[in-house]
Amino acid sequence: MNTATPARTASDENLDAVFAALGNSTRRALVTRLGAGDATISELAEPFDMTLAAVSKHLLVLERAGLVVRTRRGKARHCRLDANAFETAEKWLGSRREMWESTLDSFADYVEGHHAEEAGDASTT
Amino acid sequence: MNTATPARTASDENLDAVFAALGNSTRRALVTRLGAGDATISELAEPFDMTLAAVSKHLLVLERAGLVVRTRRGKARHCRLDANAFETAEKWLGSRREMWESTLDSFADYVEGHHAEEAGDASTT
DNA sequence: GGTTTAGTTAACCAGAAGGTATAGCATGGT
DNA sequence: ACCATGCTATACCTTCTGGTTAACTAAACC
Repeated sequence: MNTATPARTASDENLDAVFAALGNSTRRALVTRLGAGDATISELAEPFDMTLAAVSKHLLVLERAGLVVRTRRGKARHCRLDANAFETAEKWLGSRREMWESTLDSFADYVEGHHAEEAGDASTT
Repeated sequence: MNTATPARTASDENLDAVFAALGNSTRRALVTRLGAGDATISELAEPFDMTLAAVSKHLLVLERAGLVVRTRRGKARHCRLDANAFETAEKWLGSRREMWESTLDSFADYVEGHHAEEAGDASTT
């Protein structure tokens, strides 16, 4: 009966990457740091108690999630934040919240007993 | 000199849990489903091509992240979304974006040399 | 040309994540 | 009392993560 499994879309995979990337405090710290301005890998690695290679891998994860762009600049490598991926995540969260709130609203309407003439009762959305 | 590693706070751990929980499309689908209204584990598991135990574990992850509340209701178990954890995530994203945009603005100010009274500039499309 | 600097790549490791199957434990229905 | 229902727990397997070290590449500098 259930060979369903809602079909992973491309945007699903992107959300996977974005949220998973942010699900690590080292990477969030890197993002925070980059929010204050671009930096090289060494600069980014400096405050952390781990090897440069480890930080480099974290940056790779962020890059694959579309959160960070790395560009070559001489022998150094320049890292910059990319806002698009953040928007993807924020949009997802926002739309869930909207959905959730509208459900709560329609429930409140139902409980209170008046007819919610705007938009019907949305319970089948 | 870097025994630093910015000190993981409690809210760090919570963000870890929240973002990591959302970094999985099955769990996001569960969240989406719950956004439309409360449900039991079986109801939630039905559209997925995996065992009930697997879905139960996913719900445990969501619960530990504070995204979902499970309460016993007879022999069934009632699942409901909890908005607080979402707010945590949204706030984090929002504050990063603010920080980032203000950095961009000051950079733009620096580059343009005049005070950018419109703030238009469209680079953040 | 040789060496330092900046970073990546590869091999490896321990532990966590995501799944399975199966057994167990309440609760509800008859 | 019994059995079905609706989960949870345990054991197990495989793959992914997060980290290490060590070797490598590429640009900069003397």
